[in-house]
Amino acid sequence: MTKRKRTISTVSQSKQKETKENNNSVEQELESCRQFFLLKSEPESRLEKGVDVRFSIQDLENEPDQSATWDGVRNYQARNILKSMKVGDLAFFYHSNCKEPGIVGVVRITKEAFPDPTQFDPKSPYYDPKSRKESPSWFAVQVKLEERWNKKISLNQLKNYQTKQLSGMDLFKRSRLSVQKVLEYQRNFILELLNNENNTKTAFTTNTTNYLEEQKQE
DNA sequence: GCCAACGTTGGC
DNA sequence: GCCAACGTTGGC
Repeated sequence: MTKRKRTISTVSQSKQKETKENNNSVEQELESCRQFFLLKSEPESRLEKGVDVRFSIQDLENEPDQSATWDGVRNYQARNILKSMKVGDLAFFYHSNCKEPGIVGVVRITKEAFPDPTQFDPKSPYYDPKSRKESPSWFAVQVKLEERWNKKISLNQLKNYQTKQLSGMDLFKRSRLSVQKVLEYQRNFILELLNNENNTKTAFTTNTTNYLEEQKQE
């Protein structure tokens, strides 16, 4: 991914060329992430069948290649949304069941749905004895850390827009769903919130927000 | 730790 | 296919 900031003014021919290249890279970037999701994970240690199910964004960052299998999804709606994910799609990383729930970063889907190995592992808290290898019940995707934000966007903060800019968001409407689809207007608004209110500038969101701002001007 | 909301199970 | 009972999620 190109993380260069886009230039706005065009003076010389070469500058113009550079701008065009930057435009292309951002457009390609947005083209390659047609869908946006929200993935919930618990950042605080909690035992389930004797196993700690904690997985924070820090834990993801600590993984080799900052990459992990998103397993343990045991809800049919959530599973179906997982199965709709494509390589290159992005998702908000949401911390749930903790002191201050909220979005703490962005991950990228690097491998599309494959049978979740934990369903066949009797030692896993997600073991499902009913599931057959020939016809697996549950699926996982591979995710890679895209951005860890300096500041989280808390659920409390998001709730301020529950009936306005973020109306219809599954986070409020279907609060128990651990894998959610995020619509384009919701994604755009949340990224604007990140840049404006939290004053957090990171490569991905800066690119996206610049793109959005220029889109508005056009 | 409580409990509302909501998903799942299973008898009929 | 209905729905009561039960289990789980996750904010507070």
